[in-house]
Amino acid sequence: MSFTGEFCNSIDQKNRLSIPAKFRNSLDQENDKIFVLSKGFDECLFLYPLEEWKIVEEQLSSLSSIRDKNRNFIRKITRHANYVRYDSQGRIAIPEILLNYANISKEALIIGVVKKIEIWNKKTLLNYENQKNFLSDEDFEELADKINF
Amino acid sequence: MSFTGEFCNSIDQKNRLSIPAKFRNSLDQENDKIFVLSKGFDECLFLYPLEEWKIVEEQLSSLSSIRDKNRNFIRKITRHANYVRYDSQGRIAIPEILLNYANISKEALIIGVVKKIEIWNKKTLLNYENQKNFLSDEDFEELADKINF
DNA sequence: TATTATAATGGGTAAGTGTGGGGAATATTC
DNA sequence: GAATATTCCCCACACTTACCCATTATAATA
Repeated sequence: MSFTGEFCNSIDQKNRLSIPAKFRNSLDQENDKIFVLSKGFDECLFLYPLEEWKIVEEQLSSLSSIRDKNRNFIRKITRHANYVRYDSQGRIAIPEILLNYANISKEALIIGVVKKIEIWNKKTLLNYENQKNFLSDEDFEELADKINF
Repeated sequence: MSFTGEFCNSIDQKNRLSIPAKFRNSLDQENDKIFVLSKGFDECLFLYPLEEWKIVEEQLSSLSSIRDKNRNFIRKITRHANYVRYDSQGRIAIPEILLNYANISKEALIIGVVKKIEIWNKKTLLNYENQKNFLSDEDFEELADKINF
């Protein structure tokens, strides 16, 4: 189970978004058509397969709640996590708060990033990429060197 | 499993490209006729055997998503990676975005580079090779020293 | 040269995908 | 309680894609 590629689908009047068939098909049956949708670390949304989310939860629960930092971190991640099951047409409904967070209204860019899926406003991502500190050529080469392309 | 040699095949009206039989035959059965097609580091396309791409994915997923750099790097690589299975005639369909990226329209130069395959516009490659900084004699000798010819 | 096999190309058709919207069931508000 | 909104399931349509059959081109052999 892994996600790659990008798709540009529309949000309809009911705030529904089609999950690309390729992504749905690469979701294992144990997930029971369920994804977990939450705020991303950037100005985007994360969509985890249920099984993958469970791993995140486990890791979170291994952090000690004694520390302020940990409590705040855990809360920040989990409070916006929504279980969503896609309908017979392969669509999920996205809560308005999350659409606003990612500045998505009519169209959404859906990007597979191996273990999970990111949902972006096209322009927002473009702006990110044009920022000065976005991953310089040196950074890119440094990371690329670590990997056998 | 390794790829060598070059072929020049045509792109048809449905954006399909025949994978040379020689390359298809040297693809191990475990790949299930599947390649992964993505943007190359130059103005060309990379075509990985599925098994080879999985290694890349594994390395990518070992990078923590907490770091900005890693997220940007992973996204940059995976968003253009498409799983493509060749049909009973040995053809793959190439998404229009990728054809545009590599400036390919009617004909494509298909080159085996050991672990993967590169797909070029003939003229584009020629221009690369004529550039001043295309691999100087010093560069060549430095690299040649590393290899047992 | 004729014959056969393999490879590359062209195109028709049925199935799959994304999108819009209706309406029943459920929840929410007054 | 009624009135209103929300959620879920279903059907319908346009469009794209994958699959299949046919033809042409290239190479190999007798």
